[in-house]
Amino acid sequence: MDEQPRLMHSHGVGMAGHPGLAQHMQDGTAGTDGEGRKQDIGDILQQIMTITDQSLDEAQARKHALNCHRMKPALFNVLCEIKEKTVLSIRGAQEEEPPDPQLMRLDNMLLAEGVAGPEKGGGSAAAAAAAAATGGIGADNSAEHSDYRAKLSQIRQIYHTELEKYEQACNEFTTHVMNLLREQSRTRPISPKEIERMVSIIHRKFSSIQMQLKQSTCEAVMILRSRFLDARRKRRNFNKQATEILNEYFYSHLSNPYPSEEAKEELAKKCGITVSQDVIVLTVVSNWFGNKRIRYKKNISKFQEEANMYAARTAVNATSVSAHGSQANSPSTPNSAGELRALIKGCWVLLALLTCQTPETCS
DNA sequence: ATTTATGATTCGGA
DNA sequence: TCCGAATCATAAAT
Repeated sequence: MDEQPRLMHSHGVGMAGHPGLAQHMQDGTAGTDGEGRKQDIGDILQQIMTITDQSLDEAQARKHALNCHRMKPALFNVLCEIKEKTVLSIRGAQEEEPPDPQLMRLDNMLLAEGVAGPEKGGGSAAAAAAAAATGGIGADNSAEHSDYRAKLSQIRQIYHTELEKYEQACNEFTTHVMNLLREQSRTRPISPKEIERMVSIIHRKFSSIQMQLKQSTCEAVMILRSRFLDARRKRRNFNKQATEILNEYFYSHLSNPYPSEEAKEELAKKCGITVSQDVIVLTVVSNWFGNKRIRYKKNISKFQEEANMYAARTAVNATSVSAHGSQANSPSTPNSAGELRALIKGCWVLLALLTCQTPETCS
């Protein structure tokens, strides 16, 4: 390249002995018209150097002439190559960065919440799960549920609208820049590769804007969720029928009021606890029995009336079902390992005997 | 407004 | 992991 200053001052003559640029372009082919080509290049360079001295019209005409010159593509390629080697190699280092973990986290969350992805997906499931925590009895929470769903779908809609807008803006801008660069590539050494690189830079910028949208959408969902979930402490009493069923089980299993998993499920079904998540259903029943046991034990006399009532009812049911020994399933006579374990564990029978409050011992 | 009832949560222990 | 105990928070009763 150190040939260039001399070339520029050579006024297009006497290029012999200075192959330099010409050799680069011609792959060193030495032919009969080799001298002529060198002459050409000298001319071109001379024209470029003096273009600023000319009038505007003259310069335009000259520009056009140069653009159409047969040597132009070769010159363009060389300049692109040089540029590639210098500027772009530096910038190229910071390319191909791995996918942003934060962006992935946001994407996953949006997908999980049903904001992104298919139309009616995990969103309602998440709402159902949250609704289940509010008490989960029957249709009591349907109002809150639909409220949650409505708000979520609102967020969802905004998110998609904005995302589409961003996408469109990104495409428009990309097209614009590409056109601009293509246009400029007539006068500047801009290779297709460089255009491609520019496009990817634009996409990166826009995706960082998209991330902000995702971020704020996630925040909105979190706020909505927390507000909805905070309502879980809003106690919602079981309806009378459900309480009766639970009490019935409790007092008829007073010696061992620890329903198994299956029993819990059945009780939940009978009580009309209809929630998609079994775990929560079981928790609700377990909570009830936990509370009941401890509160019964704490103040047995207070529950005496209730106990008698349910016991009487159970007795009536039992006799109507089978006329003979309803004593068979009487909890006061533990005849299985499970009941004995329960006896040791909670001393329920002992307590009942001491206070003589359970119907089994009083009858 | 205060009290009671009750479903849920937390925490330590077996 | 389940239970008991204590506690929280709120619905329902007073």
